[in-house]
Amino acid sequence: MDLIDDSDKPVPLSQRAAAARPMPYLDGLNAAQRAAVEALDGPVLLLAGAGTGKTRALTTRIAHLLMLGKARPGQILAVTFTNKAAREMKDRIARLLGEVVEGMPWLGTFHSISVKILRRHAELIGNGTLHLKPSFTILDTDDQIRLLKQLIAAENLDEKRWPARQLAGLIDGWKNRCLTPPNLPKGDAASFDGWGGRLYAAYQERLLTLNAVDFGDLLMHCVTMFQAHPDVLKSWQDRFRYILVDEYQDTNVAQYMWLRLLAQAHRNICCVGDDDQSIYGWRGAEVGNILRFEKDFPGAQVIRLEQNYRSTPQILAAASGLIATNQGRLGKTLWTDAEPGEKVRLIGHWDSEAEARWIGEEIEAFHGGHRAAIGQVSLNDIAILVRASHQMRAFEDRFMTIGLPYRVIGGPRFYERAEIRDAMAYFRLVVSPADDLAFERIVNTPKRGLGDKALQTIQVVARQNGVSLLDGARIVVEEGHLGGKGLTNLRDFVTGIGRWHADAIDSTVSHVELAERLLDESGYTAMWQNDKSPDAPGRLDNLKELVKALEEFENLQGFLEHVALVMDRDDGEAGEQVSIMTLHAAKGLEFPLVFLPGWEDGLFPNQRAMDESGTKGLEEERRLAYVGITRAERLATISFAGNRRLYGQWQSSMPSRFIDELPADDVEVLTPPGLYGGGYGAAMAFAGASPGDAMYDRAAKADVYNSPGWKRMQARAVERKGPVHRTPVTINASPASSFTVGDRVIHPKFGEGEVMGMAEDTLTIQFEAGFKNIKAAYVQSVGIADDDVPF
DNA sequence: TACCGGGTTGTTTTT
DNA sequence: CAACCCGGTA
Repeated sequence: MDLIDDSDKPVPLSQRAAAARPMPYLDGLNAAQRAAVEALDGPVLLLAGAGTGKTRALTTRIAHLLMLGKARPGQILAVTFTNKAAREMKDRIARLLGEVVEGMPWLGTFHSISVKILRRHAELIGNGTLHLKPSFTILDTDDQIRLLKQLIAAENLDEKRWPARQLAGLIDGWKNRCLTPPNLPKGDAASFDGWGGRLYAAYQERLLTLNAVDFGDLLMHCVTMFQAHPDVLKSWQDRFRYILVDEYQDTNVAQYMWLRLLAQAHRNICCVGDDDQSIYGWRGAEVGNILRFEKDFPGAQVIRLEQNYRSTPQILAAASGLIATNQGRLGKTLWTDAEPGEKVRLIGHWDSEAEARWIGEEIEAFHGGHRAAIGQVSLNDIAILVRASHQMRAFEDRFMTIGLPYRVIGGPRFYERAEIRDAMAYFRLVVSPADDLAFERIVNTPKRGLGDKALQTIQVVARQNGVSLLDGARIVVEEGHLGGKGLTNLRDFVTGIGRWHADAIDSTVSHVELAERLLDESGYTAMWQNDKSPDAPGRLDNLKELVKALEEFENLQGFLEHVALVMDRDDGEAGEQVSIMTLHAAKGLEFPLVFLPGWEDGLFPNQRAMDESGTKGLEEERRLAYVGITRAERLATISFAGNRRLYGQWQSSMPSRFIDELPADDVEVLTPPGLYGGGYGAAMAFAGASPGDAMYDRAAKADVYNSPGWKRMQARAVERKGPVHRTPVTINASPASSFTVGDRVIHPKFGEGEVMGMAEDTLTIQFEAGFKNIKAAYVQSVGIADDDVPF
């Protein structure tokens, strides 16, 4: 742990000598990258466009610092936003230096580094009477909400009118801006119907009594502590001789203050960012931070990385054309000398299911090597990037049925699952018996016959005696405040926790063994074993995985710490899989083939983003689109669906306005499979309207499609010569020719209908629900056995 | 106290 | 169309 305390020891000879050695890691850098690596002293702003070798520059810079002996690993502060990024940087530095350097103790996320700092000064955080102890726990969102609910209830407020979630959001926002309750502006304090400031203060106090902090506190406490204790600040300033910041465009006010405090003495700070990839404004990130860097650090060197090594010229051009619409950019001109590749592909679909089907087929074709221009592609090289996580479902469903292996990245997280959180609560309580939140979570899990009434009794007794809930429970047991089965069970529970706690302190008992015994003897494992719901086995597996994860840690405390901060699971490499993730999760990643579905106005750009933040919101959405396109190395495919299910209701929408903004020369418009040959009907179907739809009527009557984008779409579709798209490899395709107009057919979802028209392999059918365009393969003549309908 | 059923509610993105 | 929360009942 204390690698850092060697900071004032002299730099070892081996490293000094290194300065004289050749520095092979500098080879192959372009001029700008090299400048970024060698400008070690003083403030540097590195504007690094997508795919320009930003991480390489950053890691090489660190390697250079070490090799020149300018700093020891413990004297370099390197901050990232995600654990993934931190891990990658560590790996790459190790590779550059041939593993000669022990880990970098201060390379990590803002949050993980803040925890390390706070643990050393916990006692400085407080309100005069209460203060933190170094063993403070870190609450996750769930705990936070539960706590706020209690506080809201304590004020006798109706939870319906004052939702805890909303308050949590407000508090988060304040902490992002480093506003403590006393510093809260009047307007903010009056939010939440006037209760905001008061509840915030109550919440902060409650956290202190619980010896707990939430995520926002990690940053805010650091900053306030630095401000209140210049001597402490000084010691950290002295320690960190060089500061590097990744993804600087995503820093919020609190992080900005944090950095400025630490950097202001020596000003050896290097911030790397790309204003065009700022996509976290909604959680408080301030693009302004990057825009005003030069003002904050006068004399800063600004270095631009503009040569892109990732994507084809077409992909780059499409992305650049799109982002050019944004105002107020710092401005970069990305270029590449890569060979021309494929144009960005654009395709519209009838609905989200058709979109998922088509993408599934495309992926199979690429994977099978059936695309000459691209060649055979591993599934690992393919990603589907969506705007909102609910879009993932259509793909999961589809891929499940066709047996296409996929992995969801950043989906429901491992550590957020109920069984894991329960188990963790057991660990927490055993490690720190005063953890009341953990106690509340698990006293009655598994069921011990301890309901609201019992819990209330315990709370009252605990409060009267000024002790933790666990101790309160102990008193309740001793004094027999409770009757019957509940009492016996509570006694067992309390003595059990006591016993396990003793084991946790006893260093001769392995923590892994303790964890296993804990889950067994408490009856928690049994609870799931007796559960006959379909997901119970999976939960047991998760518990096993959890225990296995314990092995990599010294003790339970260490593990709990890790989990609180590293909420991501390192997904096991399980063969070839297509990746599905949100655009946000995709930042920093790259894939040869990228699918970008759901480009519809309202979904992307997201309606709420526009409603809440207007032009700013729209521009952030556009940056998100930019991030999406620039993830692709060889081929990007954008798609939209005319109809999508929202809240269980089908809803039609227009193609995204971003589609209009793509430079036409770099885009190839594909005709969706199975539509009419062309003309009016095709155009309608292309936009997702069909006879009977309100949209269709509107279009027929007026000029709904008079938007520039729509016109261009039509123009492009007509320009195209012949079908660009191959016939999809539909299973069991029954030719449309086997039907005639007037046939009665049956569809698995829409039921029975009548064929009203046909084109190629698509039928227009009148169902009860209205007219639909359906591929012939998906319907059956009425009366025919439906055993080969591909559903 | 536990369980069941109905009504309500919500979906942007996350350390 | 979920999932979740609440209230009523066994």
